[in-house]
Amino acid sequence: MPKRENISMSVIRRLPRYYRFLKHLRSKGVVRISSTELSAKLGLTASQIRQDLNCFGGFGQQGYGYMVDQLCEEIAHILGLSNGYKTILLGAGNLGQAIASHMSFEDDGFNLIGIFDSAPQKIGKTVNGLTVQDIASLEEFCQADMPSMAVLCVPREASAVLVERLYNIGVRNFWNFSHYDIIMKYPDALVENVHLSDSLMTLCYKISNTPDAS
Amino acid sequence: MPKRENISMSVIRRLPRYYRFLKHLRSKGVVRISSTELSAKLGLTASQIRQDLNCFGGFGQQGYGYMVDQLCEEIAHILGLSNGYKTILLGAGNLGQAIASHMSFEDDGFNLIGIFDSAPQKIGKTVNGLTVQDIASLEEFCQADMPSMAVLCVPREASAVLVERLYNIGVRNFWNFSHYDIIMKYPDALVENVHLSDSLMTLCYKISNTPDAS
DNA sequence: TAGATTGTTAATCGATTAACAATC
DNA sequence: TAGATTGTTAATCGATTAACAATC
Repeated sequence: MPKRENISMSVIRRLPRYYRFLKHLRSKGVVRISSTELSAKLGLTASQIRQDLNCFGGFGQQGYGYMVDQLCEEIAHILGLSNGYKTILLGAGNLGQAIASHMSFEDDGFNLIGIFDSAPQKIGKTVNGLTVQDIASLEEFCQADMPSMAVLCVPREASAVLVERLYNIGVRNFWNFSHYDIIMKYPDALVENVHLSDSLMTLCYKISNTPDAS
Repeated sequence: MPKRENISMSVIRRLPRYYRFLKHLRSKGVVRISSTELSAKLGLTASQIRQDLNCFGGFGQQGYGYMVDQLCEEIAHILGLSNGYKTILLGAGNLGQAIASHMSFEDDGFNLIGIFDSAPQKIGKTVNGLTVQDIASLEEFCQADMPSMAVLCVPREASAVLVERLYNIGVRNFWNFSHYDIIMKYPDALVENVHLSDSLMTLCYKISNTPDAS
């Protein structure tokens, strides 16, 4: 790979947004777009978009702009969206089921191969084409078909135990919906946290601290 | 309220994390904590924590630290968590149901009073104690019991239409799980976006671009 | 070629960290 | 009082924006 060193997370977190919007443009048949047009549609500065893209290479053409389809593919490649990392999901509750179906639609670089739960009434149930397995068979399953990522849709306490088991098996990558702090325990893990209640509290702050809000 | 002007979102987004951790400490019976201890447990600098808190007032005591319970209450107050904003949820699919049950547990400043969907097989179903209503009765419901926040758990296209209806009714605050860009259309709305696929793609990047990752 | 728009460097802005005086 | 830790100012660091030369 060419440049790509010390890219900041601020930049990385904008890439999926670019990608989604470019896919949208492509689906509408748009072939070409300039950084200025993009910036207007996304509410960013043209400068920032060019700066961001140039962390990874010169994908545009002076005097012309960017080819929508090409840029789309470039970003997909940067993000690694065709890697299809084997993934298991822990916790087949409401949220787990929602995430499982979400991961089946989207082409986000992961391939869900197993769902686990500890509740007898959940085990055996089919969720998006996968049979929910007993968490007791986690190690056995992973020996046969080693997943590289685990989605945590279980409560905090369950996460602590599960992450330890998963770490021992060799799983290092986590999409974490629980409030368990994986990084503090395993600094070498790669974790993406989704704290829905944090997001909700942030919204609460915005509403509570905006003059005209009801 | 005392200071509180131009507080950056960087600061605000850390508050829920502080709050969660302080609640956790309190539940374990911890009475007092210093910024240094907190920083170690959260993986931040003590300086940043003190700086953050002092945006809102001096909640600590020199030579002593912070009272866990008091600080907890202060942050809850800053976030407005006791406001119980009346909330409706649009879209009773997997995700909508997960979020509905999530909002019932947590005391995050909102009070879910209605769930709506357009699919006949969903209407009439009970989700977390609320009966799923026909989206056709949205305006009628809101006239009687005006909600201040709406949770969007519907696809992008449905969101475009729904947000317009909600905006016309007077709803200005949105917790948005769809990919519809509310702010671009209604700049005066207060929106908190949760883009699960963006989060997943970010994780994909981290895994794909870390030397030893599998 | 002339016009447009990129790629890239320099300037600005904001956020984080360090330092220390205030004070419990 | 002495020790500890805050509140707050100053220094540093990083991210965003502006500007413009390169070039299609």
